[in-house]
Amino acid sequence: MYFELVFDVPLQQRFTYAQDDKGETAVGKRVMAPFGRREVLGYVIGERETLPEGIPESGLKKIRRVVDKEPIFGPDEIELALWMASYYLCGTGEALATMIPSGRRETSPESLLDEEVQIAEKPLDLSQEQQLALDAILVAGPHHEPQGTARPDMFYLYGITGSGKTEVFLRSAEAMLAAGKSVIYLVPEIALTHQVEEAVQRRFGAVATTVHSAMTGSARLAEWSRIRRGEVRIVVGPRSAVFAPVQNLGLIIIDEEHDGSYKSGNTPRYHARQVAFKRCAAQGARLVMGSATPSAEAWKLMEDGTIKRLHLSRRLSGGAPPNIRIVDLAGTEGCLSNELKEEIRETARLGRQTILFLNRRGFSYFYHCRQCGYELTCKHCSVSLTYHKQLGKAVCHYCGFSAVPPQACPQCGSLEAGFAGFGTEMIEEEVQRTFPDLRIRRADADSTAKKGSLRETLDVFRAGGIDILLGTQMVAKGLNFPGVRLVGVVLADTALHLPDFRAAERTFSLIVQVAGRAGRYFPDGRVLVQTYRPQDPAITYACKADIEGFYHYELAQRKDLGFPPYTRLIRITARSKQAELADRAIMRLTGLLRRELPADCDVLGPADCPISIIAGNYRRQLILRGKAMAGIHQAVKRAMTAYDEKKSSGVYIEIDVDPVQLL
DNA sequence: ATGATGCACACT
DNA sequence: GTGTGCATCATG
Repeated sequence: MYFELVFDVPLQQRFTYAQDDKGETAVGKRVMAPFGRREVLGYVIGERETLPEGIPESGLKKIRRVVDKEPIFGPDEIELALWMASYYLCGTGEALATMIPSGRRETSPESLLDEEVQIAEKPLDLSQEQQLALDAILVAGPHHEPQGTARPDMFYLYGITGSGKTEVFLRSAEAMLAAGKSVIYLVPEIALTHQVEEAVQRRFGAVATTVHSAMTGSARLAEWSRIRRGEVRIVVGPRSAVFAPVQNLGLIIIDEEHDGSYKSGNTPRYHARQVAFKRCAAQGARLVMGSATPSAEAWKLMEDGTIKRLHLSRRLSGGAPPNIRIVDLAGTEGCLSNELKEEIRETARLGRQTILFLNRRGFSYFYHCRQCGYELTCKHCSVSLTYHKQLGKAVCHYCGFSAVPPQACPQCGSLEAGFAGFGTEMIEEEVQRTFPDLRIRRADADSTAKKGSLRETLDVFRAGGIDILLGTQMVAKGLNFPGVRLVGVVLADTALHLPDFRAAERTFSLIVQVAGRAGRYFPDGRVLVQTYRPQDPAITYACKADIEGFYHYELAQRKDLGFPPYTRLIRITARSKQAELADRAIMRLTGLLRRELPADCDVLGPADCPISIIAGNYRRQLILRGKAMAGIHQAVKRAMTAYDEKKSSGVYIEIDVDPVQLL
């Protein structure tokens, strides 16, 4: 009997080994085996009676040592890893190492914020809408499922903050547990985890667990084993929890489905939603997602009827949605409009507090006109052009198109046009200068480098020791400050200028989420949204709270421009210490890909990456686009094989299937 | 990924 | 004639 191993290397290959001396080797265990010139950890994913072609008995090596007493992964995990390797174009061992704890650990930015999700210890009474949603999810009972069907049953709880999604999630979970099934409850990396975790623990007790990244390798492995043995039947956690080896999976919940943290930033660059879909299909489980601002992908699937939409339209506690005002920044000196200044003053006069949302710190300088708001965009891709100082040109990071930025605004002729963007520091300075008598604090990733300082800032704020809190999106999630009267979004269109076709979706989502939370806690308060693009649909739909209108518009847009969900993308980046090497590699790849690409597919680029140099590495990218994944997938596989046969060293190629951030 | 190997040019 | 550096190769 021989065993097939895979290792945590970017190879799809499996390697055949002979049994260890003690005869403890078995499929599903980790072993130490000589691989190349060293001894490394391998995963046993199969056994066989005969040697593969071309491998003589003498060329065979023996497994040295078996690490696990009992198998720690089974056929389901192996199947999933094989799928991940082929879908995300990574090594099988890399996929397994990502799934199993203590392998390559995913380090996530530690969050210090608590989400203000309110969860009752005991089941709450459901509203009629909630009850209907729950019934739909549980219809036909959680038993007889069509195993291995191509499509799992999928549902989407679509509803504003405070409409009671969490309670429906918990009830669904409860029903599954009662039917002897297991549940995975995914939450975004930031914020939410802790509260949901506690609630689930309280509600379901010892049968529940959380897999957080703070756990050490061995603790996580122990937890993993408990889950595998069926001692734990509901698992709460961030994206990696989608791999939890629960017995008899009945349901996967994805809370805040639109959240970007469900997509992994390193190889394999999987999306938890996609993996969840795959697992549910393989095991006949249900998939329930929820958000007030679904991803465009999810929305389209709802429109198609692939995902069943369950609308929670009412806020349980009642209360009017907040009053949102759009403020046109055109002609404003600096970054605070008169309206916003006045509201801040008024708020301070009333002894209340203000929160100002800043854009993420801007590397992004976009060309726009201060007079009329005109903006320079790529005529092929309709994304903003980014200014390149060295070149003195505005460049598109999708297709490489570049233009010399005009001196005067092409639309109105004003000379008040050029590249600009607000930096955090700039805003802080201006706020400080305008309101010297008010107490101002910043709470963002930069000023929070010191551990616990965000926590402290927020405590002080809550206690009323700060008048104006300046924060990034990280603060958006935790708006439960009773003293707040005013929320200002300093520049709502920041994301709109990022060279990304998802810009509108992000902008929309941010405003709706901010407004939703604002309304929940201070119905008497106001929300001011400053923008250079008061007419931009992403902003107007958000401020009108016309969710459906936005998706209708945005999907039409995506269809026109040929972006997801109407097409599928694969992004390939080449990075190298030497610019020419990266250039040459990406050019060669482009050539190879063009040859392999079916007719209904195209290549965008190659172009410099939006951040073209990181840590001394020059980065070039190209984006493959196709009607279906199969075509571009196949092309990449073939092109990479050809590329690898004559690859240049010093160049690293990275493949991102279904990229979310095109940065 | 990573360590081994082979070939280029350099230097005691 | 040996030494340092990097491209190339194979991993059972």
